[in-house]
Amino acid sequence: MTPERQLGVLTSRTVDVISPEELLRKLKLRDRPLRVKLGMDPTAPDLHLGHTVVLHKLRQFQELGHEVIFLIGDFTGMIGDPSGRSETRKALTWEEVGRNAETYMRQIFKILDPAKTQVEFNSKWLRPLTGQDLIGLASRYTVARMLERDDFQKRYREGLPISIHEFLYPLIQGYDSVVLRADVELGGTDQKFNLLVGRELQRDFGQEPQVIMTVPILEGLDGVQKMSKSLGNAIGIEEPAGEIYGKVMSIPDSLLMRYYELVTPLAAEEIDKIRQGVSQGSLHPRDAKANLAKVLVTLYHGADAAEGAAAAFDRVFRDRRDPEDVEVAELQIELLRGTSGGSIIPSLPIVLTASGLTSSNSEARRLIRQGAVEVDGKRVTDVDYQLAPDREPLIRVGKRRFKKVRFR
RNA sequence: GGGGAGAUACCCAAGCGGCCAACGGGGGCAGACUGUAAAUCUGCUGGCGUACGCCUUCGGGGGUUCAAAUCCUCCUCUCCCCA
Repeated sequence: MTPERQLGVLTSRTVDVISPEELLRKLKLRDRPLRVKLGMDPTAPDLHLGHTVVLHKLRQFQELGHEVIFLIGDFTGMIGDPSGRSETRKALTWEEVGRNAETYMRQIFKILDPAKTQVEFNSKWLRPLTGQDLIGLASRYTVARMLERDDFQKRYREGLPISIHEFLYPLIQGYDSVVLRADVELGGTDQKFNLLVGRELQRDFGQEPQVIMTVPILEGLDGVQKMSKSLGNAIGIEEPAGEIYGKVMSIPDSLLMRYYELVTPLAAEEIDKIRQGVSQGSLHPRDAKANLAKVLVTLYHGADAAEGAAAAFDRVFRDRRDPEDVEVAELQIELLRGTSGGSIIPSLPIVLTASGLTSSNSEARRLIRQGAVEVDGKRVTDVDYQLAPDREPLIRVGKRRFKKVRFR
């Protein structure tokens, strides 16, 4: 592919490219593949769709023959990247970081080509740094420049705390680029500042500065906030097929095409076709979403799992029938507290909590009163409702929580 | 180093001796309506108990009081101004 065509593919669906001219020049002049860096701090145990936006972009680089360096920030993870945060991020322990790094390795190769990926850990060169080295690095940047960064500026203005070590983070990330001699570095838009620091430092160290590219931050299930596990709006790529399918079905329509573009490997033409179908009314948004769900489940669990998830979903939510594979909670009847009135008949709230459908008896009672609980397809609003111990009732809480209860 | 302000439930934020499990908003959950979409309306949102009730919670420890989120004291943390 010509450098010009490559440039077109690579810069699509990005936010910033600094700069396209430099990228084109690098694509042209080099007789070797570009070294494309992506750093990720192993701060959370699992990756979610939000993380995959940039991975898909990396995949494109790989397909064009470039070399990807996946940098696991096992050292920086302990500092905690303050990017995009309104408060100091808590630092992780060495053990946590190590554990998370392992799961990352497994998960990124659902998207990246292992043969064209070089994995590095930045503790390799960061741990040996001496205090003197660090001070030397710190001397290359000023406080005023550091405060240019949005989130620092905001916190500074609002009187929120900024710890000194947070200033070190961008420097160290930039230093990684120097060590790795990166030609290009990718990141989410919230990484822009850090990526730019990498450019500066490379120049300072006499290297040709890296091109930086940022990709959009993916919104989570709520459609507004960025996808993040701690906000509870994430779709983890290792979640069960049914979970992924269901969660995708629950995203707001406004996010539909964005998800297609950012987190599927589909070609641009194919996505355009779907977009047109939806906007012209020939494709119902629901069906477009179901297709999206299938594509994603296929990517992470395979085609069979996707078919299964779609069938199970339709059965319960379209045809309104009982789910087929319901988890069974076995409860030992003597162990259920509060079996009322001297009898051993278990009352509903106790069973809900014991089976894990609710987290407390109070919550169970609340939900029952609100009409959220069904036993064998019949709504139960009586808090004192008692279950017949010789049956195996199918209990539903809210829209999506099901369990079959077996008494022993 | 000196002076001032502050820390309340998931978040913001009221309360400043009993009527406080703690106003209000956001978020979340649930119900109605739907396409597990959006918008809208309604309810709920510490735990245990059928309930009058009980227990734990207002940065942490100690104290005053019949009674403390509210008063005193020490500690921890944060911000602002001056140096």
